[in-house]
Amino acid sequence: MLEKISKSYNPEDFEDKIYKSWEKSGLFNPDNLDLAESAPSYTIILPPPNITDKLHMGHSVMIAIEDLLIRYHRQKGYRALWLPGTDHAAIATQNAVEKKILKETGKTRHDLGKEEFLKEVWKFIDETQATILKQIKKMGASLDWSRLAFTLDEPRQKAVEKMFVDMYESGVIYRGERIVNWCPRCHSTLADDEVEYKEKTSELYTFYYSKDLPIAISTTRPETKLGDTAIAVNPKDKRYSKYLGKTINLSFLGVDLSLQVIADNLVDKSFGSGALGVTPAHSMADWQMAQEHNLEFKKVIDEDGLIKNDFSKYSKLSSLEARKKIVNDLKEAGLLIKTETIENSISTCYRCSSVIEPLLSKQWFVSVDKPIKHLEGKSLKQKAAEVVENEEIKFLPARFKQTYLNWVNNLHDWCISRQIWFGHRIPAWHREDEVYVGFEKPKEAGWQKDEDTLDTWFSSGMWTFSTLGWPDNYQNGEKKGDLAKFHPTNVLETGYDIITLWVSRMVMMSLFTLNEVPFKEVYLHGMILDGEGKKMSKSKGNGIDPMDLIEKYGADAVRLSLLTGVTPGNDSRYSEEKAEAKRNFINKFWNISRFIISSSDNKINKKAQLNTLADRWIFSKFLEIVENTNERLEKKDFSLATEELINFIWNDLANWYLEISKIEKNKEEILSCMLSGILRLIHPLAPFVSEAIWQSWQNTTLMTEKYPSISEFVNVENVDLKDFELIQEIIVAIREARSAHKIEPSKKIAAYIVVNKKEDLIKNQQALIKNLKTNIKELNFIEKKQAPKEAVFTIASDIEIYLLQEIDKDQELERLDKERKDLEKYIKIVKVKLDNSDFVKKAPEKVVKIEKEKLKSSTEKLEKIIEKIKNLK
RNA sequence: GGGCGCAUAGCUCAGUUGGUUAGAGCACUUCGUUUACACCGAAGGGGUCCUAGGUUCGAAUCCUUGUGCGCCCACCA
Repeated sequence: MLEKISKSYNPEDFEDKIYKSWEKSGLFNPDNLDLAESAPSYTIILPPPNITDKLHMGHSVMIAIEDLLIRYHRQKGYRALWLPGTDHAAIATQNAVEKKILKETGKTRHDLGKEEFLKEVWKFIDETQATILKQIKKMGASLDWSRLAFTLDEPRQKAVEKMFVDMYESGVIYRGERIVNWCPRCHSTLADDEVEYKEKTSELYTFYYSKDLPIAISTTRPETKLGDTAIAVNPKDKRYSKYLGKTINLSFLGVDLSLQVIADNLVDKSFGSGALGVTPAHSMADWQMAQEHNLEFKKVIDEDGLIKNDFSKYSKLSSLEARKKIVNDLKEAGLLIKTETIENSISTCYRCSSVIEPLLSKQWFVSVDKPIKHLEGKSLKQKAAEVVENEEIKFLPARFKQTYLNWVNNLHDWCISRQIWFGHRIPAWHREDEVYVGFEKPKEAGWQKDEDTLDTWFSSGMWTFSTLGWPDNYQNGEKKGDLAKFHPTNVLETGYDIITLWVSRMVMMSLFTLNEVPFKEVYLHGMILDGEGKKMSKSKGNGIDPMDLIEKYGADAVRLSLLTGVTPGNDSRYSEEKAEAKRNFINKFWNISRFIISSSDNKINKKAQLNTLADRWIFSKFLEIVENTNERLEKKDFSLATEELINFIWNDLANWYLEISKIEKNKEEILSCMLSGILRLIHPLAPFVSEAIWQSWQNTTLMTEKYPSISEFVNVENVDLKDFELIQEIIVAIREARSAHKIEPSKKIAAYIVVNKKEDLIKNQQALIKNLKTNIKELNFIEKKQAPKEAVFTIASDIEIYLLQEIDKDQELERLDKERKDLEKYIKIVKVKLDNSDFVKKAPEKVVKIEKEKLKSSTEKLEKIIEKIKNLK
């Protein structure tokens, strides 16, 4: 039995054991749930953590929320599927392994060679993947492990290839030469949103290309000027209008340049000299300008970050060396006009922080603008915007709808090829200039497989359906198996920082291939910041490790601490005290249960006899909280649902009703009835402790016990949901009692509810005082002399008043005086309100009536208090 | 440059469509208790709801403005 185990709840005694028993039951798998064929599905696909990750607070929030949703719906009788998986995170993983190998052996990946290196990666994955999965389990996540997926396992490879080929065949995927973000260290392209901008100071050089041309230009990157093919000026800039349209041939430090002078609105007259050297091959903006003006491209820097061969003395230099040398040469040639320091932002690689080199390169792209036949001729971009505009996909909080739409509407073609080794291989073959895209290598000789791999988001973009058996489960436009049962999924729950990177990709991929949305709702949680409001990060060392928290306070406490005091989409600061506070609650709850179970048999009572006022009061509160929790959870208002449930358990049930139950006897039925409800109610929020209590009480698993709803308790007698107010009842009862006993309000005595034994009363008076005192202030004082000898008397069949202690006269006067002042102030406010004819005319009748009643009862109260003060004096 | 968010008790934050005298946790003060629980209980102090206007019978809540933080996107030659 529970009470013999421990006076306080030790999570470590239960959590692992319980998790194993859940896994063993097989009930995380919806196929094993005892459900009617028609039971609706409820699906969440776990946003796959990177295999290299350790669990961090962001994951913990995600798991707490998703597990809550899944457990809630499972208990509600849904076919609840929460599908786990991990992400191969191509670049991140490759970098991690490179770092590791370099540290251990001093070798680079090139030393090892591709094959050896990839072996090392897979070895590494075997180790790290186990870690993150184990940690997810520690949180209590009820994920269906039988469906575990990995973005680079065999089924997903098959799916990715199919997707690529389909997209290629419908012309959405194409190969083209475009300017891309190139990371010289990762030796790969990056998507636009994988680039991070960092504020830095740079040298801005202003100089002439040559003495032959009196137009000066400004740049922070003189080395790229070797590849300039134009000079752009603002069309309104009169200084240069005479040059417009001309082509100027000159020698720039010994390198021949042919420069067209063009006009473009993008050029800022006031920046530098007002003229811009256009380098189409090494600048995003210049590339776009070059497209419009049909300019030539001239590559200067190669994939290693070195100056290419055709640039005389600068060839083979790194871009930085070339820059120094050019600046120096400009000085010597007297061409350099000035050097100034400016603040600008440098684009860097989001994975390794190297400076990005924009360069021209042949890559694979997903076109977002190409009309797609099977989507009514709409493009991916249009469709992705459409389904959010018409709310086929809803955002919570709603403001992120706009963020999403802004982003999608400004979307450019998505570069999906990466020049890293680890990742999905592109199903394409090359033979000289020919390209073939397909599953198998063409039979003729000479075809070489494309060396590139795919952007990691390409495979994670397919996550909602690649995990559900696509493409095998999709034939001739018909879904079957898991795909039919569980797609579209219900909710995508993730951080708002990932809307662009991931959410939009999933939407496009799912629309392209299934012509349906991947999820009906996007719930975005906020970021967890440290105590100072800063992002937690490894390098800053300010992170809190959820595993440490779990070890110290238990998984339930950690979960509750992450669910409360937060609102969706808003960041929140986290400090350990939050977990501590919730640990205290969990322990409280443990003891409440222990107390109730110890005094009840193992029966759960569905029907409770409500004998006394206290019974009716607590039960109505209980029903209120049942309804409230259901409502809150439906609205995904997790924070308030949790807080209010905790508040009910701690304040109403434990501090008030349990104290009464020690005096009034025969509460076993109602207590066990409520405990059964509360355990089921709180299980999605705090699964371990609730299951631990349940299993020491009942022989079933709580996980699949029905989630309580009010209708379950309608057969309980004596409960009228509209008649909850304890105060009213007590007041009536006590008024009757007062006249029956002829008790007058008097000087020095406080009176409180108690029942039967005096000893009990003394012990529990404190708890009782709070409630009566706050609720029926006017009845706090009774003439001591008029009380019966035992100092206990009945004022109603189920309430008795007991005279407790003498009150300090001065203190009491002070208190009463304050109360009087408060009341007077309040009455004044209400009077002003009621005197205001506008209020009476315009406010709803109900509100006016309430106000009038308030005024009346307050005035009565005030009179009584004044009388009391008189008597005391 | 464009967009978004936040500002409420000492701290961290709630506060649902405007409607009782604005709440919780932590911290603080005083007191109590040791067979459900000290990871406890009771009582208490603490707030011009950032500023200035407006709408309304009524504003923490809606609108406008200012200030201070924070974030995202674009540009950065």
